[in-house]
Order: sequence, then C-alpha cells, then structure tokens
Amino acid sequence: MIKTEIFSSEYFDAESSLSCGQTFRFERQEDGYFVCSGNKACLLRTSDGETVLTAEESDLAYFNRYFDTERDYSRIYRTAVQCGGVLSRAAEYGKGIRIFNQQPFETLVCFLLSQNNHIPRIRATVHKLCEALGEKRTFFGREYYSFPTPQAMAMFGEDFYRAVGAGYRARYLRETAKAVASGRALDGTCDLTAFFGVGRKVADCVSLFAFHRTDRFPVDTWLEKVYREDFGGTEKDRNKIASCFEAQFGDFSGYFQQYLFYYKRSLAKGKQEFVTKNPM
DNA sequence: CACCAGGTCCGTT
DNA sequence: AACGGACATGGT
Repeated sequence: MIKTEIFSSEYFDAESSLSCGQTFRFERQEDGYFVCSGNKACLLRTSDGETVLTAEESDLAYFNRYFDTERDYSRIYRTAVQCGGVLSRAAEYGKGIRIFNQQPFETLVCFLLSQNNHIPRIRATVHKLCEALGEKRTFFGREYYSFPTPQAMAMFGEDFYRAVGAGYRARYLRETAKAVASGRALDGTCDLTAFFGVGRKVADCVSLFAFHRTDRFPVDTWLEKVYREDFGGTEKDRNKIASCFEAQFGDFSGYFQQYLFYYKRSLAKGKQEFVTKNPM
C-alpha cells in the first residue's frame, strides 16, 4: 500500500537537501526525485511550497527518520542567520536543507569514494556498485537496486571496484568491506579513522550523515575555500580548520557546514542558476 | 590539454 | 609535527 505525507518545503526542500552532497543515491525524474536508502526507495515531489513524500506505508516511519522530519530546523536556520556574514547568506540560500539519517555502511562506502572525486562521478560509481551487487527491486513502477551488504562487497577484489570506477579507492572499499563483514564495529562510538582510507574528513562525514553527529564540521576543498575567502583564515591544516569551526559552532557545526558547502559550491557552478534561485 | 575534485597514505625532513 | 608526492579517472 503506497501512501503520501506532506511537509512544508520551507524547512524541507527536496532539491537543496538532495544536492547539498550528503547523499548520492537519488535521481531527478520528470516530476520530482527518486530517492534510495539501503534497500528502500521513495519519491519526493515539490509543489506549491510543499514537499510530498511517497513511500510504501510500511516504510513511512523509516523515511521520516531518514529525512529527519521531526526536528525543528527553524531554530537552526535562525541561529545561522544571527551569525551574519556569509553564514547568514548561506542559510538563506539553503534554508530548506535537512541533514538525513543514513545507513552507516552505505555512508562509509559512499564517502570513501568521495575523496578527491567529483560528485557526478561519485553518484555514477555508487549506482554501478548497487547495480552490480545489490538486489533488484521496484517501487512505483521503477526499478532500482538496494545498497550491497558488507558480505556481498567482501566477496570482490580491487579489480572489481576499479571496474565500476572507484579508481585508486578500490583498495579502500575492499579492505573496509572485509573489515565490516568480518565483524568490525561500525557505530557511533567507534574510531572511524581505523578503517583503511578513512581520514578525518570522511570520518566526519560518516559521523554527521549516519550518526547525526552535528558537532562535526567536515572540511573539504570547498570549506577550505570558505575558511580562507569568507572567514579570512590563514591556517592550512584541514584538521585545525575543522577544529576551529567546531569550537565556534558547537552542535550547529554540521548544519552550518552544509549551508556553507551548498552555498559555496552553487556560487562556483554558475551565477545564472544562482541568481534565479536567489532574487535580490 | 591542463587542472581539479566532499582526501588519505606513506615516506622524508 | 609538518610537508609533499602518488594515487585513478572523468568533468570542466
């Protein structure tokens, strides 16, 4: 039985929440977005200031948790606006962004792939990975593939992961899949950097996107730019830059980081698109 | 064709 | 502790 649920898009906007880089498992369709998580799928549509979630009735609770729908984001937004400067502009631009609650293994694999990589290619590789090792399913008349289990991934070697476009990260995927499949803990308290290929940035992304550790502020090339250009920072070590932001923003770190990432990247992608979304 | 991308590892100072 | 090169590959 398929059901729908409606939210105001003021603090739950499909476009920005999906394209702000926290997930790679979605596709734009004629009338909205097809979103996958684990072995489930749902639809997100926007119309008249509303975000419409469509899912199997038995998956509705799952996707409510996934999209973090219970949390009050107006408070987060207002706090960012009060900070002024670039943060205020970024919050305005990404007002409808929510931080999802994604599955740990899936998030770990996706962000292993993300390093030194382009978002479109990350999405393509994740898709090929699911196609090859996931289970075929259908939702709303559309085929999709579940995210592979650690056990399924542990059966393949580097050559396979190179073939789906992982490049040099193939070794990271294989080692990590093997570790998790053989019982290594992957939870909110484990040291994520103990996984081969996981440094602070990837660890922070997994902490934030899978365990909702919003006290983490992942620093990548874009946030390094923000730090330099908009905050006038001079430190070069990304670890220190992250610690600096985290000390400043506390439990708002993760939310503010997403506002800033989405804003900075959108500016770089082209003024045209930006201007139409942000009439002065 | 260079340069860069949601970095990390590893060997040198 | 700090620094730099290597790493695969496709987008711009």
